[in-house]
Formats: sequence, C-alpha cells, structure tokens
Amino acid sequence: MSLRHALLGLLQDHPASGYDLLHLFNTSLANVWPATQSQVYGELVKLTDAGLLAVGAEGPRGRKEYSITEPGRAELVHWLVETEPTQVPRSESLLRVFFLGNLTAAEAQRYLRKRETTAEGAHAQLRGIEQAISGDDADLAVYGRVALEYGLRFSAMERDWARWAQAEVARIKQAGTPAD
Amino acid sequence: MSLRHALLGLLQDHPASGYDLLHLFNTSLANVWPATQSQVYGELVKLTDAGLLAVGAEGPRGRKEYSITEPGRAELVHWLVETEPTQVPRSESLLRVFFLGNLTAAEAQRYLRKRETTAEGAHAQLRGIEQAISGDDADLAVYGRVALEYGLRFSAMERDWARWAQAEVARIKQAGTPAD
DNA sequence: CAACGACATTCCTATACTGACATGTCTAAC
DNA sequence: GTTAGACATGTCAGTATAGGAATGTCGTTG
Repeated sequence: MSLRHALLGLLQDHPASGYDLLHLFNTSLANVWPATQSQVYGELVKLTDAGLLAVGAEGPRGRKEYSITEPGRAELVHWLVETEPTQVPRSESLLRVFFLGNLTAAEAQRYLRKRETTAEGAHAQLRGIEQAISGDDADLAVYGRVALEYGLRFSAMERDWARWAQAEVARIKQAGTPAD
Repeated sequence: MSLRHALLGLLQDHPASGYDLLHLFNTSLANVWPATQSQVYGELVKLTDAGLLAVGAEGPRGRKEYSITEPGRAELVHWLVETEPTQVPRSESLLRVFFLGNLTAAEAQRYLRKRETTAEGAHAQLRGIEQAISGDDADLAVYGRVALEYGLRFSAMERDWARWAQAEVARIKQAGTPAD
C-alpha cells in the first residue's frame, strides 16, 4: 500500500491533478514505483474519502486539483518515520538464475550476457539523467540525487556481477561437465 | 506469473508435495520470490490442469506427490531462454528516499542508518550461508552460489550507499538549510 | 469551422497476492 | 489412550495491480 504514500509525497510540494500525477509516475518514479492510470485515479478517490486529500477548484475539462490536507501530511511523516519497509522485493531475473542449471552452459552464458547489457544500458541512462539535473539544488532534487546514486551503484553492481557470473560458468564448464 | 515457473524449476530435480514446495519457498527462495501457502497449493492445481505437472502416488495424510511432465519441462526452458524478465521491481525503501525532504536532516539520517544496519545484517546472514554450502558441487548449488554472490554484492552495495547518503545529508545540512 | 491531439476522468474485467480460517491425519511422547 | 505438534491440503474474502474501453473537453492549426 505504498501507492497512497507516493501520492501524498508528490502532492506535498504542490497540488496536482490525477493526470499530472500519472505523468509524474511515468517519469520520475518509473524505476522505483510504477503505477497505472486506474490505480492512480482510484487511489485519489480513496485518499479523498479518507480525508488525506482535498479537491480544490475544478479546472477545465473536469480537471480536479488535489491538494494534501493536514492529516495527509501527518500520515506521510508517520509512514516515513515510524514504519518499516515490509515488502520483500521479488526479482524475476534472479529467480531465473536459480534454474539456469536446466540449460546448457552456453545458453546460461547468453542469459547472463543479456543481463549485463541491460544493466549497462540502465547505467548509461542514469548517467544521462545525472548530467541533466546537476544544476538544481532544491530539496527534491537533493534526495532525487541520493536515489539516483543508488540506481547508479545498483546498475554497476549488476553489470559487474553478470560479468563475473559468465566467467564463473566458463570456469565450471572447463573443469567439470562439458554441458554444451 | 513467475510463480508457476518457480514451481516447475523446483520440481525439475525431483518430485515433491505442496508442503515440501512451500518449505522450499520459505527457505531457499525466501529472498528472491516468496510465496504463501494459498498461492502454492492453488498454482499446483492450475499447473496440473494445464498438464505441466502430474500427480503421482498419494502418500500418507493425503499427501500428493507432484512431478513435472514433458510439456512442463518444455515450458520451463521456454521461459528461461525465450522470454525476458518484464517486472519492474518496486522498491518501497527507495521510494521513501524520494520523500526524505519532508523530514528533518536528523530524521532522514536515522532512516538511512537503519537501512545501513539492515543491509549489514543481510550481508552477514548470506556470509553464513556461503560457509554452509561451500563443499557442495551439484548444479543447483553452483547456480545457487551465483545467486548468492548477487546477494552478497547487493547487500554490500546497499550498505555502502546508505553510508555515503548519510554523509551526503550531513554535507548539505552544513552547507545550506539547517533543517534540524 | 473542422479536425486533431493533448487533456482528463470514470468504469470494467482479470489476475496476483495476502492473511486467515477450516479440516483432517500421522507420530511421538507422556 | 490421549494429547501435542508436525504434516498436509483446501477455501475464502479482501486488497493490489494490470490493462483497456468509453466518454468527453479544450486549444491549436489548417
């Protein structure tokens, strides 16, 4: 149920419509917490019913401007300070690694090489973002930069691990069963 | 829908009951792809209906021994070789980082310190597992070890990042707004 | 002014997942 | 013998997520 807190966090700085928020999800939070249109609109209604958000003036095209209320602010801080992250993140790609023994060594290496390429691509993309925001000094940009650093380190780690794993598979192929 | 492939993968080596599989999930796959009892039992029925699994002899206490069929094996290999991981992994803890600007610098640092401790603990736990399996040479253990190495590198990266982030917050606190 | 693209919301279906509850059997210990 | 605990499966209600269909409005441009 982090979606509601993500919405509260985004609305902390300034009011926005569902449409705006959807775009924010698809851009800034896409790699951390993606959300679909039906999720965002539905959750906004629930948050409003719960009194954590309020609808301000209606704009053109039936646009509703949501803003955070005091209880909403309190809930956000409560979530940040007093609750622990509970989700065990599932990793589909790591799950596959457990079962690579069902493939030939060459096939397993192909898989790992693909992972290396993907990680390298992600790393390059984040480097680009880093360049783009390097001037800004606002609070959001500060912690955005901290999150970005996480992404940079993570993708570098994945790339290096995938390289190491390929070498490891090669080592085992040589030493033991020639599975290809 | 990776649960079904996880089950196929676990049944590749030897038949097992739902109960066995549940324990495998809670132990070996707990950090990669956790699953609940209702999920496992439900999915086993679906997989059997689809012909990817077959029920062998019934044991005591109504125990059903599931084994993988040829179509099941084919599906597993298909999944490994021909499909790409699609899931964008959600990270609740990283999501929080984006909104740490709503806290005081001291509170933000407390959050990051907690993350550092958690990562350190995970790293230590994996080190323990590494010691325990160091003798084994079976295929599953080989790729289990590759996955373990991922976990080791990941937890080390998280720990180091959390340390760096704390220093970064301190640096900004000094330089700009004294938010505490 | 017509038409198109961006804006903006609501509703619907299907699947995935969680947590709890219900039910029963076997084995070992007391 | 009976009771506690491990073994073993099944079901259900509620929530989360994905994806898309339906509907309509505003602003710009030819």
